[in-house]
Amino acid sequence: MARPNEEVEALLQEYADLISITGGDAFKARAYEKAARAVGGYHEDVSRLDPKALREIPHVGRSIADKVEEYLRTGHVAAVDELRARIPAGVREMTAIPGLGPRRAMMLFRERGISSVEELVEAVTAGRLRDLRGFGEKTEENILHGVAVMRQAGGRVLLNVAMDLAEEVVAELSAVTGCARCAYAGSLRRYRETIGDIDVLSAADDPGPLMDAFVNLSYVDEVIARGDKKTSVRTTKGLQVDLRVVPMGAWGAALQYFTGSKAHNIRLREMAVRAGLKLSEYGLFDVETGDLVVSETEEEVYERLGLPWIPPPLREDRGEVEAALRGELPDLIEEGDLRGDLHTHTDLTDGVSSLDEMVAAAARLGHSYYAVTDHAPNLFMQRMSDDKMLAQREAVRALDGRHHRMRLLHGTELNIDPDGGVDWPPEFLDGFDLCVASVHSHFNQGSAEMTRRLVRACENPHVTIIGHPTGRLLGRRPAVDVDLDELFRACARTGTALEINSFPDRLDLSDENILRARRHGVRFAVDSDAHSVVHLPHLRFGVGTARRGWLTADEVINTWPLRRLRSFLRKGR
DNA sequence: GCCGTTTTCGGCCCGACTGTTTTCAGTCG
Repeated sequence: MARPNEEVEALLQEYADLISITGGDAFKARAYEKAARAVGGYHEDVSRLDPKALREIPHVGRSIADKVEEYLRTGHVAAVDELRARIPAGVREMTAIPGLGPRRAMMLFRERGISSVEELVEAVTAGRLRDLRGFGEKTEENILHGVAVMRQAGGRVLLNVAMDLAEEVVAELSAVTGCARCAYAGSLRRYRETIGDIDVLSAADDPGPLMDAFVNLSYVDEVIARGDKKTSVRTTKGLQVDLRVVPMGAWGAALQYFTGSKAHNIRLREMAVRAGLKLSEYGLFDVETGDLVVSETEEEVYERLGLPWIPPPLREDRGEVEAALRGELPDLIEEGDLRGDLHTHTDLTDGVSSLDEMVAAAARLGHSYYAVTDHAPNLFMQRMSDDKMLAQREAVRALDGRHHRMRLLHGTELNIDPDGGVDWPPEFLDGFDLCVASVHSHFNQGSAEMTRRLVRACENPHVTIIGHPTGRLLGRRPAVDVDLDELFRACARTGTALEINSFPDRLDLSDENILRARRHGVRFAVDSDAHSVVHLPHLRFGVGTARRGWLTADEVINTWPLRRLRSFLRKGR
């Protein structure tokens, strides 16, 4: 299941929310928020820490350490339960609506008895909020729009959440006696950006022990269906997991079938029919004789249909079958191709790990170079200054090459202002090895303005990477309104790379936009945007997204040797 | 509730935007 750190993070964050909603001390709420983030990003498993070690986590003092200890020991925290009892869970859920915070959520509950997102939508529609102080026509509109954005996620979970769970299920089932193979399939294997339910496939002669082990996993809350071939459960977090058990001989056909996508499989079945064959999860069969042709490996199935094996991220019926037939499948980038990370933060701004910790952790991942790119001063809340940045640069230079000979680059994440300008004057920017530039404000500009703004940023000779180019947050904020083709043209023309931000709630650019951008000859950078050491491995999700966008290693600048990368970063200056 | 080149209480990220209001509260990054 989730790391204990994440569970504790969620608990502390919930307590912070409850304090805000009930009108408690704002600084106290903030203290819990800070502690939540620090625990979530802490490099050690909190469930293994004694009280003294717990208090060494930044922003965790006696009171919070006690609560964490209480939670780990009993699964509950009395103080949290007490507040939960006073506020319906739906009120807290309402604060997830963009633009609706704790104060007004509480007001809606007090004044109108509204205690769920559904009731809120009803009340808006019925005009019951009209005479409430602070609620006008525009607010109603924003609430409905916010709910729509939230619902677009449609009960799906982020890739990392699904991946953590799936890998744990696979690990536990693999250890069951008689389990010959076990793997996750479905949209997760294809690295879709959100996951509706998790498909796990096992091969065994006797499904019994596997099904038993499956329904008895500690995080299973409910068994939805139980059979010999398929069992479905719902976890305590509400995620559905399906386990299918097949005989070892059908492994390849089953893996192919359950990986999907549906559209891709339909294409394959059509090809089979034309060849006098029938494809199902049990194998590829001869229609006339009914004889099994192949089923043991995916490679055999594809080969018998006249195709090379197609990597799962391509299986969306977006031209991969045609490309395969022509022998023109791209040689997709792999995680091992990445030589470094070009967008990361430290606790100098909003990260929770120190420079030393981040650099050491990055070196352990095997990077040959690594860029530190903390926030620039126009993101005022980060309180960046010239002096702080220069002091960090010295610290970075001193660490350069000290961990596994990993080379360090000193950069920054600039803020693209509404006109397309950035934080510092050119003389100061000259001192950086690279500048990522991102939109952090004025997300609502019209398309013409936003396009001009981003194009101008590309034209800045110091800006080498556009960070999270559309600014979307999955389930929380839509992409900015920008003429993407215009932006992509500008990137190609100016030698500015587009980021593929690997953070699971961003994955920005998205696979579809990558496909579109690469047609313009754009270069990309797959970055973690890590704010903690635990975020550094998120790169796998960025690489998965890049693969869905058909990218080869050569199109991604951080697969390049440092020499070639540096030349690109100079941008002809 | 945490933190301290402040040892014990005062400060804690701060500026901008939005929608509502008529002087500002709430929300966001």
